[in-house]
Amino acid sequence: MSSPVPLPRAFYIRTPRRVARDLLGKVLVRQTPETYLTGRIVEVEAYLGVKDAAAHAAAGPTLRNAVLFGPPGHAYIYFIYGNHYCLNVSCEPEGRAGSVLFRALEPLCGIEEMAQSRHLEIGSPSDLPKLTSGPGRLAEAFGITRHRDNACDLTDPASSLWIGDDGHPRPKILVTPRIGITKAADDLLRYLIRGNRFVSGRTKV
DNA sequence: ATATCGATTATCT
DNA sequence: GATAATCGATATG
Repeated sequence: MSSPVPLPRAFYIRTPRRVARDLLGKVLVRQTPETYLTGRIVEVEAYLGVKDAAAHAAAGPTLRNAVLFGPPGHAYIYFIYGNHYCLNVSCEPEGRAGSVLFRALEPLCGIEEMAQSRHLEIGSPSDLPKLTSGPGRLAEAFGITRHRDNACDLTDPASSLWIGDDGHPRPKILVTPRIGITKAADDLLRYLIRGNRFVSGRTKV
């Protein structure tokens, strides 16, 4: 396993479906002078922009969702249910609002610090998924907030949050309906690594 | 094992 | 004033 290399802007100038599929197996990095956290991306969802009833962009641009309409490769972070932050990356050329939601990571570096951020004690390996399995959980584990990280450039390793490729082999992928939405709930837009134990939600199929 | 429910607030109608 | 791309706790089989 080598150290991650940032994914270029061009990676994100594609449809959310393609970006979502290709993000599986890549690495999310939180890097500051004090901190180095990494996690493998094991579950994501594609949101298709204004034509997607389930997307935050569906009603057109607002102050909240402005990043979705901006240049690709940037972090769109929203606050939900009075409790949780969730991370997206903007896709497609500027002006189109497609994005990919990060739903689960496999913790790699900085597990102890993630546990602190999550206010959890890790007693056994079976506790690890509680760190980063779920969009709100992974955001908390990585200290992601709207105030701190919204509109951050995820292609720039000088950002404290970025996405890289560490040469991990291309995973086997499973596609299912998205989770937690009421509109357009049947579309197959959730992508996950088959058999990965850090994937969120139920393990049906 | 699955089901239901309360928490808590930014954002939009 | 209603809603929400969630989580964790509680209840029940």
